[in-house]
Amino acid sequence: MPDKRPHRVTSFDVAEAAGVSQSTVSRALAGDTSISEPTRKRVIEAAARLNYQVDENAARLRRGRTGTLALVMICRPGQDRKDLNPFYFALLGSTCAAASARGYEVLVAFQDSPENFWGHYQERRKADGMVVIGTSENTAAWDYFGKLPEGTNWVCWGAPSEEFPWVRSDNQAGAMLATRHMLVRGYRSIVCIGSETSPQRQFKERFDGYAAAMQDAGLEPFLQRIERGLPREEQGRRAAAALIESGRPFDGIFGVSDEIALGALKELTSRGFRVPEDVGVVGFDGVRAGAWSIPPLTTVESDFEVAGSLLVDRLIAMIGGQEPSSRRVPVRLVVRGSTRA
Amino acid sequence: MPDKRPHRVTSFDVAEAAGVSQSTVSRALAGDTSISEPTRKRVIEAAARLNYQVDENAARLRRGRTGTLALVMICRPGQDRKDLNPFYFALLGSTCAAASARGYEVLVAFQDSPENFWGHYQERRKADGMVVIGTSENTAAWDYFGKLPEGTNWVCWGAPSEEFPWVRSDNQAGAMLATRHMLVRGYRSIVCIGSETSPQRQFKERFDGYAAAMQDAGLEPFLQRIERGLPREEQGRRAAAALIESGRPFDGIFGVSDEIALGALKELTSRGFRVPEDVGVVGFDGVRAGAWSIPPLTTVESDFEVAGSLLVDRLIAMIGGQEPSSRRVPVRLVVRGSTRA
DNA sequence: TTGTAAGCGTTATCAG
DNA sequence: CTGATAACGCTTACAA
Repeated sequence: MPDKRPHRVTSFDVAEAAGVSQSTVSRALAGDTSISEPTRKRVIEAAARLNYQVDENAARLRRGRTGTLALVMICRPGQDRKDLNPFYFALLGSTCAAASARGYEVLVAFQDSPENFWGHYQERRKADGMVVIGTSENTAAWDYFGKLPEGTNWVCWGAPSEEFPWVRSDNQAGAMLATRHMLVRGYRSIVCIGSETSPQRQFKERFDGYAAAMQDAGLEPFLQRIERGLPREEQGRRAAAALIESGRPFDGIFGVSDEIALGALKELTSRGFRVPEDVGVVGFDGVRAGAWSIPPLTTVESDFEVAGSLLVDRLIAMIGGQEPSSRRVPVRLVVRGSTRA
Repeated sequence: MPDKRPHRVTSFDVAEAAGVSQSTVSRALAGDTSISEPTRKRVIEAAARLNYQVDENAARLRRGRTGTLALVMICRPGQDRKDLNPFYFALLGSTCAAASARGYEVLVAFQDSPENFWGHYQERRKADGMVVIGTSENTAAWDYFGKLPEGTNWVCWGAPSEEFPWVRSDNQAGAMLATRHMLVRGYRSIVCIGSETSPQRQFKERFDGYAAAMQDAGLEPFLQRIERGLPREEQGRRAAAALIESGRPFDGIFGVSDEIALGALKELTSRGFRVPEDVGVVGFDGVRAGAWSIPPLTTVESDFEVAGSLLVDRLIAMIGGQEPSSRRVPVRLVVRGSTRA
């Protein structure tokens, strides 16, 4: 069956050049300990000389494992990819890095709607498992991934359901950190802008953390709800406007995401409130834009490097049938200019 | 040779279930036109019933092509991945999307230093070609990729050398756009903050575009050089400070990157200059943070979706031995508040 | 239009 | 410690 294809250096060629059998080449290069050092050396030299590289497809076909993890990024349907929350991109990067550190490659796919939802990486032997990262807003996507066959190895970030194999920030601890920081700096009437019903589980967890910290301090928590379906910044802006117009006294705002907090910040300053003197503002996420706002936004930041590692570790543990590791990513407070000293 | 592995549904099983030969299954599923519709239907149904999925490794081994593109992101050594220019992340996303639209998968790797530089995707049959995206600052990386063997299919973004198979923004046109915009808005003494010697080729091209537009208007271009090795924002800030202290009169600043422009903007406002009334400021890149500065930054934005498509198209053309397509990505002016109406 | 059979380039088992 | 040799599961040339 003489297919016409470009010649390729195979382990057979190396075997010939090194004067050994082809299986010895395979073993020598794979680091099998049963090969004597002199032989291994000869093989390695021959391989280098011929510029030989293993054909991964053949190796995988034979081995049955791929050494690859799939990474599915779920976007909002039709969304401009530039408007994806930058944290997700950072997470993508740290996940790739963590996978690489553990000897895995990463196959990346962006998916946004039913036409392109696809998660059969294992069945196709394209990957040994899957990391799914996405906003909980895309409910169709989570429906899809929630129904993948038994035996699918996967972990996710941003899942709306407790049933999923999630990893997420320690949202409650972060929100308590943020709220206590404001209390220490002398703010008392602190309002939370957010939601307890959003599919974004973390919004609820952040509200809970805020509420707990308020109650610990003997203060009444208050939630100013965002409107659904708007861009986050606009949600923050409108919620702040509504709060102001409601006449409710307040001197602090905890936004459940940076973009919401930035929207609120903009509304406040445009209405003549002085931040941080009259009102303190704190966000959550640590997006880049927060460092550029005026004043720069005090916020709570997840350690996205740890997040990537945790996702990968859990997934690899699942693939190997081992006990999974932690699923909560630590957070830290980043104090900037939107809360007074 | 009965290896112990979990059972797998193969095309043979489907063949049996559908009452046809195994090669018919392959052809039917691959959409071969020689298969009759009734047969195809039987096969597809059997496949669905058995939950069959092709083993990509076997398919690739046989075909010799992988249907995969590698995407190497070059970072600064040891750099926090969050501080990667967001444009690169957007480009990563649009490249994945473009590849996917053309039937390719994308294998992503982040590389930052000689220990992990690796570009032998073709030899290992992991991919048919490679997109390399990175800052020209990492010269070690470009040295490495420039020396890959003859026959390597690759394209790149951010290359410092004209010899490389680059795709880049139409920097000169963009800079002319920015400069003419300032001229039209009545600014006259426009200074460019940047460099003509940086390994970042685009900085030179942007300066050239600026200079050309100034000369067209009968004005003298002037370059305020940035100091090497600092973060971009700091470079912009210091250059602006130096410019002010030099006593040279100016009423406009064109920064060769948004981060440089934002640094300059901060320095100006902190010294009491009013932007855009006293001084106009324009950047280049369209980073997210520019929309949040006060005033928001007028800038030139590359169409990163087109950029991703161009990279992928060129690469696929190279793989197929065809005539390559365009290598310049169009840009557009985004007018915001840092230039007067 | 379909079946038969030859590989693709490895890894893993079994003998020696 | 090393060499034969049998898979791995598919695609494709060739024959019918």
